[in-house]
Amino acid sequence: MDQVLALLRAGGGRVTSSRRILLEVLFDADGHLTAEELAEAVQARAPDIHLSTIYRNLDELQRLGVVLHSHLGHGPATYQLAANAHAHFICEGCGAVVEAPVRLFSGLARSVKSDLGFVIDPRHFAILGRCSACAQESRRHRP
Amino acid sequence: MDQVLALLRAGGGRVTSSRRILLEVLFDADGHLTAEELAEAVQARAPDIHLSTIYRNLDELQRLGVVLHSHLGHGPATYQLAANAHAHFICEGCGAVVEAPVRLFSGLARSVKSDLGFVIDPRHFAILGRCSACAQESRRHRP
DNA sequence: GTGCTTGCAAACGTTTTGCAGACTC
DNA sequence: GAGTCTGCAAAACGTTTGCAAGCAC
Repeated sequence: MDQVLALLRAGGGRVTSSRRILLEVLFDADGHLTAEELAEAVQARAPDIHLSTIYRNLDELQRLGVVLHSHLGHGPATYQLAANAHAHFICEGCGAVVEAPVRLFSGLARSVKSDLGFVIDPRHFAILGRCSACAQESRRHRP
Repeated sequence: MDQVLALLRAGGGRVTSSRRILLEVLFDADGHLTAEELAEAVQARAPDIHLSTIYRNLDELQRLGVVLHSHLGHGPATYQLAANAHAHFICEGCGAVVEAPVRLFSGLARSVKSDLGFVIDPRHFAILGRCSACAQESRRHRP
């Protein structure tokens, strides 16, 4: 947290209360928060902080590599600390978000690298599919 | 193509010229077309067909399982015939779209299934990363 | 004091929707 | 003729931006 503030200052940025509070919220949260949810949490402590400020601060924190966002399914993006980053699977049946360690992707990463020369970043977009409950469900309907 | 029209009728739907033309465009295209691009191609043959009609028809064709859409990076969704579906990798450096056979995901699919019980569909969201050119580029900057 | 940050309102790009008329079957 | 489909305009949604005032340094 203090490291992040120092990083901000090092880049010519200022430490403002909106940034401090946003970082506190991010450190407390478990990831998967949308900009709107973050704004709500921040506004619980400082009601005048505007949603657009949240977006601008999230952008800045992403530029610094502190935060990253992922697209889980179709809705708004969710933001999380880069240090806590993981991959996401979203169930198209029930909308459940399943977290997965990036390690699961190492095999894919290797073959994509050798076949296509492409270096993947599995954290940015979720992979869709069906969770175990919904997969069984659809197997029952269409066996 | 005729199968699709029959499928439409079987579900109580009507075969209209906008649907016929949209399907022709989809069968001619190589995938990766946004709704706007599809509208443009359709309007080359029938200028009065509205973008919202394209969206509605694409929805219908998705409900029938004929078409699916993928989210490639941050821009608009792209649509393609389900039969031609493949996975996508998007370069965050230059925006290149790299197609990949779904087969590349079979290892990941297996371990995700056994670890998390989750059945993946890798066609719906693209995986971001860096293409070989851009990966080398950033290695040169920060080796 | 310099110049980065903020609130606000207004715009943006993509997609969805309500409605009255037009069409397929 | 019944009921689906269409064009249009307007709204919805998440996100970005221009501006003048406010704040950190």
